[in-house]
Amino acid sequence: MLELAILGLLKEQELHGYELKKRLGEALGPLSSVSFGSLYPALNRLEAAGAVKAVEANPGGVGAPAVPMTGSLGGELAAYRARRAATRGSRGKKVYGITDRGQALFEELLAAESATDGDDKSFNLKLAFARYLPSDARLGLLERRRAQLVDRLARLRTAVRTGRERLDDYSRSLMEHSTEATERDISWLDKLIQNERQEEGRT
Amino acid sequence: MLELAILGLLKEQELHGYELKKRLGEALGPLSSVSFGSLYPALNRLEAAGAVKAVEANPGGVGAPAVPMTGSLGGELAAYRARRAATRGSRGKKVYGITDRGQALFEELLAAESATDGDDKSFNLKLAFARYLPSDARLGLLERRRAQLVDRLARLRTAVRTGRERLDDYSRSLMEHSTEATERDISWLDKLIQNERQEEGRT
DNA sequence: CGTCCGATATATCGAGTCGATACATCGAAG
DNA sequence: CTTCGATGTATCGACTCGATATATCGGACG
Repeated sequence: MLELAILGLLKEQELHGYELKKRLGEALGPLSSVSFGSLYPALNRLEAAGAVKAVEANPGGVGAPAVPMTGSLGGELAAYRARRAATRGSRGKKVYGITDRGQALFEELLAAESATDGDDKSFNLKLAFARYLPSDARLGLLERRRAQLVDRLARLRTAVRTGRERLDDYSRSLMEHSTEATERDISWLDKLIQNERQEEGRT
Repeated sequence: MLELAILGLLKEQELHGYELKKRLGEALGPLSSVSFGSLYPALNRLEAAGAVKAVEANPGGVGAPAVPMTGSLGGELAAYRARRAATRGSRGKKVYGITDRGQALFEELLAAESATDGDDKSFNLKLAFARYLPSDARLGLLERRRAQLVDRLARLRTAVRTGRERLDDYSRSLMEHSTEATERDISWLDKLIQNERQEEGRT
């Protein structure tokens, strides 16, 4: 679902890889950081699919600056530099923008009930872009999440009850803490769902 | 760190893959479930490293039962069945036990400060086996975790403060909820650390 | 002035995990 | 007797991760 995150950020602003990584760590919460080993391949996939494309970097001023370096470089290297210069700013930046296909893909990914839902990260990510969803789809997202947490809670309680003797103190404490955390998650979701219904009713 | 989980469970009881997966979902909390696509390769790695080995399945009674199926099968297939039968019970189960090398590997993995710490799953897993750690190592584990959460909390607060206007309602609510959850995690850890120090002082 | 260092920036690699899928056997329900 | 769901082992391709390589930029420091 990294594609969804990238497209969501590029919807708001053109960015290059490095900056994209920083935003992913901030805007989407420090929980979901991404490595370059995922990010760059993902950008290439999206570019190959025509969902994003490299835009002119370093657009204003400075025009065609500073190729000198050390006067002469080998022909090979110079040609390589020239090729890079076409879509890159002075610093070697590759700035990406979202295309119409990318917009469509974003909608699709956001609305889809992927197999990787149920994953905490996935839900948090989708919630961060929930403003792009129609109200009913948003409610569906919240309620699917709630159902997952209720299920998790049931399994946690079962595990605590079943293993009340076999579990050591550390595991038991962890389970109890997880149970409370899950209960709070559900309460929080209930609040969101309630808000959502009120908004809906008001329309 | 799946290896650690497997070895930890096999320490207590000999198990086969399918059962192992179920235990991982129960004993270690429903948060950390594992797929077969990870489990079986991991078992093969451990077996290749001599950390676990397949033990005699279906040990008592029934001796050499029920090969018939449908009277005759092709020589190829029969030979395959015979090979399997050596380390497998009637149902094709492959039961694994931990070796001395496995015990050593377990200690090593549990004590190591892996790069994949900081990951929530990793900590939960190690905590589940914390009873095998000496008291000081246990304290170190808890305090490293606490430091990570404090750091996460700081970044969460920064993100909320920085993006107070740019963040939409859903993201903001998620951040605030995450902040509270992290605060509770830290309080919980403080309780564990306090208990740990009391135990230590009592010895 | 140079030169060294840390932040910026892109990229690839191997290892590990995942969900999907295939295949086979067993027990029970119909 | 047959079908069906649970048990059970296994592999595949896609994806992510941490580590690492490479290069440029801006500023600190002598």
